[in-house]
Amino acid sequence: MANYCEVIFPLPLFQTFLYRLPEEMTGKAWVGSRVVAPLGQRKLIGYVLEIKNDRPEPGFRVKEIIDCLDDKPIWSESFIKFILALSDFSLSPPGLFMRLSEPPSRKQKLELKVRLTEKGQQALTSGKLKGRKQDLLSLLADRQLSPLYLKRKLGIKEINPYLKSLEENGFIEIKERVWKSRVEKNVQKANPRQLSLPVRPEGESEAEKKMLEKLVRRENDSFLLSGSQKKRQKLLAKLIDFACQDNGLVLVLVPEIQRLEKWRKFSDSLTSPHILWHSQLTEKEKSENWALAVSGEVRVVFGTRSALFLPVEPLSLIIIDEEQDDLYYQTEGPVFDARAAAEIRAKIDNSLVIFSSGCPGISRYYHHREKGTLINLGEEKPSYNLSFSRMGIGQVIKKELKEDLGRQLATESQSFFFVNRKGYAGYLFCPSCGFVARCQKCRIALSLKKKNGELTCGYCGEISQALEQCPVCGKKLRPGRIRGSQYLKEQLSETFPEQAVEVLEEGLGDTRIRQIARKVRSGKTKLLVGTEYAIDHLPEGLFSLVVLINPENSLNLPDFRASERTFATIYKLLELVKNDTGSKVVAVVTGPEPEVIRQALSRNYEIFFEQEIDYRNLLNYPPFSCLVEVNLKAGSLRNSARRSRQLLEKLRADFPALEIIGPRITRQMWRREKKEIKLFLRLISQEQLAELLVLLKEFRQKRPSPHLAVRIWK
DNA sequence: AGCACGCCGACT
DNA sequence: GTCGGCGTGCTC
Repeated sequence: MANYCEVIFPLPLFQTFLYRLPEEMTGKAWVGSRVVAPLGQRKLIGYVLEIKNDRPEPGFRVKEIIDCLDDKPIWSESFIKFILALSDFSLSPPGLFMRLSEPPSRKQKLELKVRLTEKGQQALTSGKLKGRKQDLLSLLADRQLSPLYLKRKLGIKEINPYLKSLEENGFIEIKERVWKSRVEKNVQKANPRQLSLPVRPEGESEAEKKMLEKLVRRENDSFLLSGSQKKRQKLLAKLIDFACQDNGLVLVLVPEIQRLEKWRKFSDSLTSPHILWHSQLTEKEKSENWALAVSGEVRVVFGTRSALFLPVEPLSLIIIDEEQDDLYYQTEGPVFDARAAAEIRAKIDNSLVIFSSGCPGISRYYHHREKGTLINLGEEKPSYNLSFSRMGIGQVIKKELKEDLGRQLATESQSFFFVNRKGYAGYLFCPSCGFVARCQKCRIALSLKKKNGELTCGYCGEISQALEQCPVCGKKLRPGRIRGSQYLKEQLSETFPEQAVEVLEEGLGDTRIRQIARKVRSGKTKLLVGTEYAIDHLPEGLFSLVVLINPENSLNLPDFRASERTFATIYKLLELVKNDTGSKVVAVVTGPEPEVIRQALSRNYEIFFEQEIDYRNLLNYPPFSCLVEVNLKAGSLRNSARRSRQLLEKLRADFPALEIIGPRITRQMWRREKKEIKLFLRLISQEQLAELLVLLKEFRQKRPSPHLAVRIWK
């Protein structure tokens, strides 16, 4: 009786492949273990999803498995179920998720080395070969090299046809070997001892009682926790403690590595074994933590979205901190939303998901309120002093705040200036015809460096000399001002020449960012300018003055979530303010101060929510309709465009009444190699969504390599 | 994804 | 002529 198995590969494919297990390997391959198998001309590492004994009668030749790599399964059946369900929901290939989930210490690769044969040696010395083939052989004269190195060295787009023909002629030899790092130590499965009976925490509100009930009974559900950070963390600590004592495994997710700091104090005080899991751990830390996690000893994992792929025993509790953060949506590699993934995993493991945020997403807040699973712990009244200013920024600094700042600089106090425009100082425009100097390639306004009169493109980095006259009407060009971080820095430096002003924003490089963060922490830097990016990299409660420069700007972004996002940014920003009555928050606005800004500054989520939900209702946005965001990405704009046309055709044929918004080219496409096209589909009913997802899935599976990702807003 | 196969323009 | 770039279809 032969044995067969279904294998999936870490490729952008949705199908599995059937293989025969050679006799000596029957009983050595497991569901959830890895094998080496031939696929086309290649040999690849694949993951066994199913083992079956029935004799298949397929219309193709069944090949044999070459090797088994694991002596026990890595993934449990329920974990595989999770991966498949996630793939189904996100339309990303399951094999790519499996790859994210491979053990770090045993990351195995098939490595190729190219070597010259004797015949090749002769051919090289005889000099019969010409051109690139000769070049290739001479590179190999005294050493073995990898195909990738050869490809780069020779500057050829496709190296394999070369190698194939040379190998056929017998000039070279291609050797492969599996990289097997040290044999995995057999980690003892720890059987955690229950020290005492878990003390069941008491709930206060109805929803809180319901949540605790579910946790005790280990039932699946999801809850939303809102209110002040302090109150939320206190309740969460209680829950984690309970789950640990009850032998459960807890996963605490944060949107970004920096945010783990917020849990530091708690994790340090935790008596149960716990680990960190994120992409910036060293290889050593990764393998150590992995071993600990799968051993069953660990009770709590603190990590970023990648921690969801640790193949650990059933989770009893998943906490999603700062649930509104967009970083939970992964756009690179297999696309997925960690929040949705957590819910999928929780359903399979029968665990509880708790979303936590001071400013939750509007839709989530709405749905949980309707469902009765909202736990609002209440906001604490901020103690800082809030004011608005309608002067220009220069004026604000030089007049309104000068005295304040001067006084602060004399003490230990620090100030933070928040801008939502990145680094560039100004642009060049024609006052009479409105011409703006733009980058030829990117069509984005070039930024003008004041010092040397150079124009640079903020996206592609191209530098050119500033023009004197307008190329359209010949009038003299004038510099215009975008009140960006650099402009602000100049203004501050002019007013306080003896003070060092630092700018913290995206794209400075890790070392520079750490350096600035250190200077700020130590109190050396008293005046700091920063964008949204800076917020995550600064400690809480540090600044006694925070100035927001035109925070209303981001309300005008072409996004139905513009208000929600602006609110969340300001909310997060305010965590940097020192909590004492002497602290000041000043918002510089150009027009009348918008309500959203006022509510965000006074941390009034509920009032903001009520207004926002009315607006969503009026304009038929989520949660009152369902928006499906579709992203298409191919190697070139032409290809993306063709793909989008195909999709539109299919959509119009199958869903004639569907409202299609777009397609449009995304902003990022100007700087990325891959060209991206985005469109939105508005749906009214849930049934329609299911049907649409089936269509999109089919569309994607038929041609899986051009990227297609969906994001559902409902 | 990567590989074969087939088509097509452009060079030794 | 054939080399190499590119689109299409397939991989158990």
